[in-house]
Amino acid sequence: MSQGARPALQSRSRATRDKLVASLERCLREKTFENITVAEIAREAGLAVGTVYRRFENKDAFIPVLFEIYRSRLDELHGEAGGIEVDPTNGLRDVLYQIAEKSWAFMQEQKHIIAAAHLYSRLRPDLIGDEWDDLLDAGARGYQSLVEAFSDEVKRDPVEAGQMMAYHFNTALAERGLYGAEGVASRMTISDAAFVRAVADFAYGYLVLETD
Amino acid sequence: MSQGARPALQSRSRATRDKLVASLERCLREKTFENITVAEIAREAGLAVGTVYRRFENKDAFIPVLFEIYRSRLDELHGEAGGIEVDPTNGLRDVLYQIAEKSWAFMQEQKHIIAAAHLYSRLRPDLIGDEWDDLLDAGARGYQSLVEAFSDEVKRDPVEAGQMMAYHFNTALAERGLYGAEGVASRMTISDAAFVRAVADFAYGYLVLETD
Amino acid sequence: MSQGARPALQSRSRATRDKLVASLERCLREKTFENITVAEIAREAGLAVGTVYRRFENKDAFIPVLFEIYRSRLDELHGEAGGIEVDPTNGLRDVLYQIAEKSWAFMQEQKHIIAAAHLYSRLRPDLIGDEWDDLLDAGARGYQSLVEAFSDEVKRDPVEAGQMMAYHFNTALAERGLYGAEGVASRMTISDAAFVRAVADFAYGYLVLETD
Amino acid sequence: MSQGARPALQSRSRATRDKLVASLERCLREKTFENITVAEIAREAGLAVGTVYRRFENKDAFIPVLFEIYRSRLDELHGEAGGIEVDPTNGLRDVLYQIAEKSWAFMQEQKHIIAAAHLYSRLRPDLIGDEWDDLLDAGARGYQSLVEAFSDEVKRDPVEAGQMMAYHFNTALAERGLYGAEGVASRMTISDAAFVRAVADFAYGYLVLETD
DNA sequence: AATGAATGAGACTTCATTCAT
DNA sequence: CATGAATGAAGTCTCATTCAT
Repeated sequence: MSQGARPALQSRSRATRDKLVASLERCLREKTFENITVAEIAREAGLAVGTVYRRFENKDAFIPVLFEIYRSRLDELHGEAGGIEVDPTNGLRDVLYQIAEKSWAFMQEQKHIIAAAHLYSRLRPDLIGDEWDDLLDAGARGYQSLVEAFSDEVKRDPVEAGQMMAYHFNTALAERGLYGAEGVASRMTISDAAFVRAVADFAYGYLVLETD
Repeated sequence: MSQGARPALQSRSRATRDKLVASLERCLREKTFENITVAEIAREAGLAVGTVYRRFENKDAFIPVLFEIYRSRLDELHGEAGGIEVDPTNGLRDVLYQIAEKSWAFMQEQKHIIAAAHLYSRLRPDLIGDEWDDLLDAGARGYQSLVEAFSDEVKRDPVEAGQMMAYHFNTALAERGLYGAEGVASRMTISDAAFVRAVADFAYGYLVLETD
Repeated sequence: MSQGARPALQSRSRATRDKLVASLERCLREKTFENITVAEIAREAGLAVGTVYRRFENKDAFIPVLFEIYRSRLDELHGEAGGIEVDPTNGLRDVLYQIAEKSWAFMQEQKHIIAAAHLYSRLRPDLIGDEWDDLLDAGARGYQSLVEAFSDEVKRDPVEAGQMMAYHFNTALAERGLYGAEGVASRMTISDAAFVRAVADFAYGYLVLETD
Repeated sequence: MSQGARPALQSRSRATRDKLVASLERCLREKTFENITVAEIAREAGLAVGTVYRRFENKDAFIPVLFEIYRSRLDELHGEAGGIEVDPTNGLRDVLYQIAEKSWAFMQEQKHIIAAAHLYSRLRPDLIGDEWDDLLDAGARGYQSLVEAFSDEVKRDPVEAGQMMAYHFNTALAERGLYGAEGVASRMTISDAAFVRAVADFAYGYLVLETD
């Protein structure tokens, strides 16, 4: 197994590809990519195994699709502005709450796809391409703009702060959001709401506190 | 494949089991548990396949071993006190730095075993047992004590704070520490040292800032 | 897969068929018929897979085409006379040299097609038809005429001699000519020229020596 | 599919290997190697598919076995002397008859294995190794000795003659012997006996006739 | 007539697990 | 107890052939 999705220019091909992508997404709700067989993807899509291989060179060629789906979902979240839309009226702390809450909601909805993307960015980094990098860069830039919009309050270098914020919201929300009961968060007793607020507060404190 | 390691009371059996555990750990440095075959574990241990099945009911029975190893490594880090040993002389912020740095160093050393434990706590939560829960609880309790030791500075409920701190140091350090170049941290430009400090600052801000 | 090429009476069809035959010949230069896919034949011909099946009932229907090509190439070698043209001035031995040399040169040029014809005459004798028999008979008759033209020197029954000569030139030249480095000839150290001469000498000796 | 038979040192392994080799030989009587499936080899040997792969890395690893079998059969023909045993009493021509006849008989008996060896020496020369070269060299040396034993009659350089004789007996007898009804010999009307004699006569004439 | 997407049987291979020695 | 040969279910992938457009 290695690289390579096949071009699908014709409309029927395109439809087939879409069916397969949708099928994969459905399958991912129930099991890990590793545990999904090509035959299952085909069956769930209402197609034959051979048809899968006409669109995707091999099973691994589906991995980049995970990121493709993730990306398109994220684009919906971000809207035209290119970042999560927030109301700045009540200041930085409130903006961070809004971001944390929206991100949290998004994560809950797209759990299975985000989890798969995270997992395979680690398991098969070779198969991902620039999509992932672009996603991460865009995220960091988004936070950087935010930080710059509140430059009077923020005591950090905007570039570093942008990266750290992106990193923090990603990792902090992802662990509990994606793996909740199973992962590191499994023994936490505080509510989702309090948790999300706390996550935002970590970020706020980091931004506004004087550095040594 | 399902559960169940077999008791190994006799000394020869014990030695066999130890060989297998060590073998597994060595194998994990090179590949994922999923991609390690029982035959490989046996070969690396200098034993026959059949012998493996005398000690472990099936391949899955090795998964709890991951946590067992993790636990024993962690015990070394914590020492007798039951928590990371720190010098409180220079105040809370400095204590957090010390913790972040020691945890970071530990993570670097035990990368492969921690990564495997994290991965399988998600992939096969059914196979873990209490070991994991105990680990997490102990962690949270440790941070809670710390917080209580600085109760004058800290503005948070100690229980919640203990849990959030444990969660934060775990997730924030793990992502970059374990998956660095592949994961969410892959596009960060700041140095390890600055990163570790920033992680501690997130925690400090969270603890000392007035809640709304 | 079984038999049957479809009639192609119309001119467009004829053109399609010719394209496919040429395509097959090109493909054969690079791989065995077994390893050539119908899709490759189509692509190389600039046609769609379905179009192939309009002209050829199935993949096997291409096998007789091998012989068709072989036949047409042979016709070019033989010219109008129906046999290889030789200059009889210098006697039988020299004539045999000329034949060996021309046959050898021909074989070198048409290697891939002759090799395929030989291979499939063995692998799928059921799919060949009379073409092959006609070819062989014509060959034997040609050599018989030659033998008769030198009846004073030749000590053999002309019919037997014709068959044996055809057989000998075919097999002796083919092995080294077609499979050179891989086959039975792979360890021979003598030059092509000496080899071809030796092959002719085998024939000469057979013809002129008194039978017991 | 590529190289690699696995070592089989233990007696049970050895027995398994032998079963598989015997099974392959039986299968080869009915179809080409390409058309024999691994499952068939296993079934015919009374073993499971997986067992095949414990002894042979992949299907291709069976190809060298063809030569191994061929070689062992040939050793039986040659006996201790290292060459076909003949009675020199009646001179060179008679010796050649004896050789032709014994070789012919051998070929008839071992048809399927020799045919497979010939076929795969061409189709997959990469998979053969030195066995084949050794076989060919030994053959040429054997004929060279023979030629030298009759040096008064023979007009050829012994090395060249050895090679040409080996080549001639191989190719001339193989074509009719192995592929008789299907190949180039299919239209011959002379009897086997006459044919074999003629083949010997080709060799005799070549050896004793004055070169130009 | 041509097209090329879709089909699905069947081939190869892996590997967790069993069991005779 | 240890061994490692044997097992066979299950997965990936290929490709000749069909058929709707």
